[in-house]
Amino acid sequence: MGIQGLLPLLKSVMVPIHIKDLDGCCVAVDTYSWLHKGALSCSKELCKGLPTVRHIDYCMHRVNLLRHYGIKPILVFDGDLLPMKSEQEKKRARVRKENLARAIEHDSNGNTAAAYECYQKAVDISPSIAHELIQVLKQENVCYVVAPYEADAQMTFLAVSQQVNAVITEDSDLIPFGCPRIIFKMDKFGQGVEFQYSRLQQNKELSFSGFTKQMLLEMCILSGCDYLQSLPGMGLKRAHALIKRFTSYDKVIKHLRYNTVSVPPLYEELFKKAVLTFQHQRVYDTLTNEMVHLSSIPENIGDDLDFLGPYPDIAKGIAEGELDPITKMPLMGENIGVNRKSQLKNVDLGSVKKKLDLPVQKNLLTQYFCFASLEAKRKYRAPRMSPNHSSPSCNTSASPNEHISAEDTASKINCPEIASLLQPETVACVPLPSDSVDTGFSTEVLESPSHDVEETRTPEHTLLQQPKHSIHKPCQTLQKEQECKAATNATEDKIRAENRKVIVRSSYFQHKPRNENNEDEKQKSLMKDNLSSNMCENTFLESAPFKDGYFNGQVMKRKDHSNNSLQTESVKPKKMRANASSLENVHSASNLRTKSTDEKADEGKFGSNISHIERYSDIAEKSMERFVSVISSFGFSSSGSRASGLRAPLKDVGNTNNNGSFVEVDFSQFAYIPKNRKT
DNA sequence: CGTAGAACGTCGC
DNA sequence: CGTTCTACG
Repeated sequence: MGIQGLLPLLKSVMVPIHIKDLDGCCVAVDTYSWLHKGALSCSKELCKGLPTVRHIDYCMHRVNLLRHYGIKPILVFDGDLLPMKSEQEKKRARVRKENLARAIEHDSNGNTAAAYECYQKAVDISPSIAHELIQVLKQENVCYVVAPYEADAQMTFLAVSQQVNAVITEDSDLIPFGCPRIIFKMDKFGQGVEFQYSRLQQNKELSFSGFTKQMLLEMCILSGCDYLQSLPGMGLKRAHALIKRFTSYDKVIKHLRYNTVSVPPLYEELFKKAVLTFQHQRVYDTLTNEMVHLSSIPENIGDDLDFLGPYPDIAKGIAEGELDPITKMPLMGENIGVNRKSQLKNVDLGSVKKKLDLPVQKNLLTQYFCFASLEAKRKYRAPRMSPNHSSPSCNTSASPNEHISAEDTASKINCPEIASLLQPETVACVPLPSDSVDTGFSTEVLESPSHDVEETRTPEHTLLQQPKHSIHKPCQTLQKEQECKAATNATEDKIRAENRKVIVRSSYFQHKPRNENNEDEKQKSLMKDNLSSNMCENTFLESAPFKDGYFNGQVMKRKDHSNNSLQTESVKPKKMRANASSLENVHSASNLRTKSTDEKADEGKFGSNISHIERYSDIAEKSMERFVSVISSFGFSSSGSRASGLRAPLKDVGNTNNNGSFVEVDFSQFAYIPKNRKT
């Protein structure tokens, strides 16, 4: 559930970002959301225990997308359920069960469409599914870690302890957790919106001036979170107002009681537990192979801390995916007879033999792997073929083709090169993970209301900005160092272009024969050009104006011409009026009003009004033809790119800009009525 | 105006 | 999980 309605209220500090801006960085990935999305396309198979690898493929595609852009991903998996959340989880399980029953009923009635919908609602990302992915990740030398409890806390730990520069997730919970840098809504092109904790005080919808992290956290809990239902009638706005006025939850509750608002007697106690759960949840420290608290426990806290997650002495086994995080039973190898994984593997084995006539494999995993790549190669076209590229992004010590033992896995999780990246000078001002996972839940003020974000930063925020110095890959060029920090800095994009790195291609898809045909090659080079050059550097004319818009962060607006007919050909802006631009306006992204290709598909993602205009896919719209071929050459579905164009928002299109400086564009010719919208 | 709840989409064929 | 729409106070 996350924090309901939090993200929409923070949209003014959400900045569009393409992951290429994270070149050389290390990111933690909320694997659940990827697995879940990937599972939608094969939910029936998963529910029925039939063999499928589409969800795995989906995740691997995204892993490869990250690696393609020189980003090192650490995939984080959910672990055991927290006691506080078990109630909610039971509910969800029940809903899933109901949907499964409904699906089977629809299926027997021949109503496959309805059945599929129900199957989708019934999919559960079980540990065994996660384990399937982990097997592939091992094979691919992709870093991963299974959180002892919530992936959110684990990812926050990784971010706060500077092991990653950013977190990719869909879950707004990362914000109350205090994660310094989050990328939401990353799509299959690598485009998403970035949240940085340090920008929070610039938010427009709600003013967070004078807010501490503690206050923000309490506000979130007060408005209702996974650990504590909100009081009736309490939402984000009221919680914000109350916290702003009283600065702490106990005073808020006193005030509420004084004003004859009925507050359950246990509420205060539960609230305290919720706060502590956010602050001190148990996570796995990959550097010491120990379970630690997200931030260290103050001494004056009670002794019964089991709600933070009981302490299992098998943390390592769980983190490495060898043990089921819930049942704590081994998940290893081929001798699992109970879950569908073994069925899957057996079936796959058959398929592989049939399709490939492969020699006898050493283990089932290898065969699974071949099967997967067979599947994948039909869909996936790597940007550029490099015959023999082992990924530089992760383990440099182990050969990709070697079977990875448990011991290797440990080092893989630890990602030793990261530790070595903590340069002495940084360490001096950046606390080490083990003792200093200070998520800053102190009374420190978030930031002064003034706008000079870069200069007047509290030490903590400086800390959060440090990765630019502390984390980079040794094997990569110097400029990359700057790139991390420059994620929001437009001017540095130029540097990046000269800096295109070798495309990392996972061996997951490398079984595909090279250069299947000329067309492929053409498309690939086209794609390379477009993606690497055109789309970034805007070498083609149509998008040139948009480049400025994008990189200067100007707000573009388009008039409402929803009655205009669909026109995806010859897309060129009729009129453009540019105003004075400044980087400040990056934060005015709240009034973005353009929908783009695929944005229709992504529409559910993020309100109707953020960031669409600045997306690369918008640029693509200006040269739809090329983009479509680009995308298809990437192996991503291009369906919809053409069919769905821009859609004029039906409402909320007025001149609602907060400041006058924006680029106004008449996009009337892009007007598009989405195909699947009924009247 | 803000909250609560229902409906619907997520992917990809 | 999110967003969007709607009803209700």
